[in-house]
Amino acid sequence: MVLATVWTQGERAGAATMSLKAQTGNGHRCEACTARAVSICAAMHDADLGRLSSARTSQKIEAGETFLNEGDAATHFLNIIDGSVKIYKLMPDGRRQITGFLFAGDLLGLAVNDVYTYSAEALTPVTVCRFPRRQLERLLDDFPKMEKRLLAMASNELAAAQEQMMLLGRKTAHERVASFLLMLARRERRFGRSAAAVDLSMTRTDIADYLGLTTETASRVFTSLKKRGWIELAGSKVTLSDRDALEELATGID
Amino acid sequence: MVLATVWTQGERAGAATMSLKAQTGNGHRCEACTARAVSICAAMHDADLGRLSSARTSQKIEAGETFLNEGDAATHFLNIIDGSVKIYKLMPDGRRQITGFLFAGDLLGLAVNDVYTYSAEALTPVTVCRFPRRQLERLLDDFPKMEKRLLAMASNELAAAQEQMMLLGRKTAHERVASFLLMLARRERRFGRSAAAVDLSMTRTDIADYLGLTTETASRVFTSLKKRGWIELAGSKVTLSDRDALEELATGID
DNA sequence: CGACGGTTTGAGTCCGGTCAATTGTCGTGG
DNA sequence: CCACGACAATTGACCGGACTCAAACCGTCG
Repeated sequence: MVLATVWTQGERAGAATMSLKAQTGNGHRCEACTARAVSICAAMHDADLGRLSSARTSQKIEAGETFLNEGDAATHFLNIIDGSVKIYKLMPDGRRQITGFLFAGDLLGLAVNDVYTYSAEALTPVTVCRFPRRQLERLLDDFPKMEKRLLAMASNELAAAQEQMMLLGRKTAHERVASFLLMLARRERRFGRSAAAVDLSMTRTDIADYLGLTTETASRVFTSLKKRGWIELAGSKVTLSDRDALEELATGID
Repeated sequence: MVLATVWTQGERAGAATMSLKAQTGNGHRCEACTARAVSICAAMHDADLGRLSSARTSQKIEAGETFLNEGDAATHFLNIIDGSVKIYKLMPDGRRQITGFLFAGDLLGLAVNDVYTYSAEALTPVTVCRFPRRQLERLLDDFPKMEKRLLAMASNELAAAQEQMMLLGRKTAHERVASFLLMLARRERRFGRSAAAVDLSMTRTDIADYLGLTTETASRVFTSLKKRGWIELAGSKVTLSDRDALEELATGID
């Protein structure tokens, strides 16, 4: 049974977050939840009237730590409060595919048959809220709007996943890197930060594993783009000097 | 805002379909809806009490016809009653990535910002139910269980999409084809049909566009697998003679 | 400083793509 | 019934972009 469906009501992450906030009121907050990392975590407070709060635990995770393993029993789901995370799948011989980078406000814990379908590792020090999955189910029963919200998010994810399939299946190494940089820039902009310089908190190996390339190829492409004057590299920051050129490259307009 | 979350309560497509049926009762049916192609379409009947039925139209689509275009205004969503469909994305220069094959019972109409994110073309003659998206929204308000169902489907889709990313990003041509054949076999089994011989209703080009390969490579791999005695090709039917070997190949246990 | 992890760069190889020709499979109409 | 055309599938020869293996180059931190 395939769901290639569902729709999203033209939402932007920021706007949706706002509406959820409005819906759930502005009551007390989890002290771990910042204004930016909201959604479920914030909704939880007003929803459960303290009933669930005992079960919800905030947790610190250090950089490099794997805090979720593909195949493990999926007991909890997590809301990232702060920091960045990579989620990935492994093959027996060690080949790795990173299926996404997650940041503050993102949720994780996707499971099928009560088993996590991917592993998660902290890129930076991370703070998360952990919820027992069973309790989320109850919460969703009480708050259908929240379920709508999750459905909308899932739809967006699905669309993004299909975009990534296009990238992995059909784009060249140069096109992949350009697409990746623009994706990061768009994310920056969505959070109100200047899209001029984006932060590459992940390593070249991580980027490669996300784009279906090798570290060496990823590196070569970066220097190639630098030589063309389309990007500038300074430490972990990248400046998109010629966004138009990158856009053309990413979309395949040679 | 990323949703790598949500969960699915260990559902199988068949079982879930059943439960939805039970929930919505066994009242009157859309004459276009067969027992197999249910979910939304069936639910619609008991849900709207005739209120929406005027807007729902069943439609025949002939093989090869493109009935949904990426970028078009997303006014409707569709439930496939019968036949098979491919959904795909195109690049300006014509490169194509098929992001999924859909069959009876599947839904489509995923949109972001009120625009379809992919195109859809019929592989065989297809019958669909068309619903205005606005009315589905209303329906979901009345039937939160249905929303749960959609969320579960979306989660499954998300997991499948990540599996596909692994395939596209990291697997060899042989591994991709083996994975594809096993996926088809699993689908057959899920619908109660014998998993011995699976039907390849799609062309080599379609398969290649789904697996991120060229037609030639796909063809070569098929003959290679045939020579090893792992599969047998007869018309549009493939027999998986050595499922274990295929399984090892697909998972990367060389 | 030297050690260590990440990054860059180089040289050579190979898997899968490209181009091209052939074979196979229908459906159609004389 | 067969000839024909159209299109899908196969096969072959060759090529090239990305991978592999390897070395050098950083920046950071003890």
